[in-house]
Amino acid sequence: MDTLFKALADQNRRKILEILKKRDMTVNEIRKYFRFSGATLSHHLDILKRANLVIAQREGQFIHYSLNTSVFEEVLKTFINIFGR
Amino acid sequence: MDTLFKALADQNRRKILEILKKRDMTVNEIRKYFRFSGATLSHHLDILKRANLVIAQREGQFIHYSLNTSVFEEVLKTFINIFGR
DNA sequence: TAGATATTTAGACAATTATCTAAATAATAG
DNA sequence: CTATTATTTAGATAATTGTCTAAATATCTA
Repeated sequence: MDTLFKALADQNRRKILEILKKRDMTVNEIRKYFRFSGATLSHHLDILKRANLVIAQREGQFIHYSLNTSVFEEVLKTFINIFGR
Repeated sequence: MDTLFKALADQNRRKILEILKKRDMTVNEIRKYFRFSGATLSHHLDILKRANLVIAQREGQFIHYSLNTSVFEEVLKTFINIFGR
């Protein structure tokens, strides 16, 4: 749970998620939306991966990142469960 | 948005929210659930206040903290809007 | 195999954060 | 008015985090 909320607590990481909502992308594609280095992006992606928010799949030279939508359902439930309603 | 997610990104603060879900409490009542100092608790409460997640109301000597439930609805919508579905 | 492209890992650094103790402020009770 | 209780503020410190550059690893192509 901590891993999850900490992953969401960074604006750049939330932006990555929004970007991936449109379509799967490689690291370099994602990178065009940001100013920081590839290493930094890699670090953010790692945090999102650990939080189970994205999935990485290598295809040859490239690694495709996608939203782990199944987890979003769970996240949503957890969220409602903790706080709500 | 950042203020909100950062507020939620700490386990102790989420615990505070869960505690307040049961009923409103004063700082010292909340404090019994934790090991850290009153100053630290005050700091966490401040962060939750800034994130609009709790409301503080002084009654004489005491300050009563309560969940700002109206905001939870908004938070939930925002959450669904960003990530979901 | 060598060179190019894609991505991650390692190590460093500055900014932020969670915590503490001590002191300050607010309100009540004697 | 003074002492007591409730809470916050100030200032310090250690841990965590976001970022960087440089180097390492993985894959493809010539």
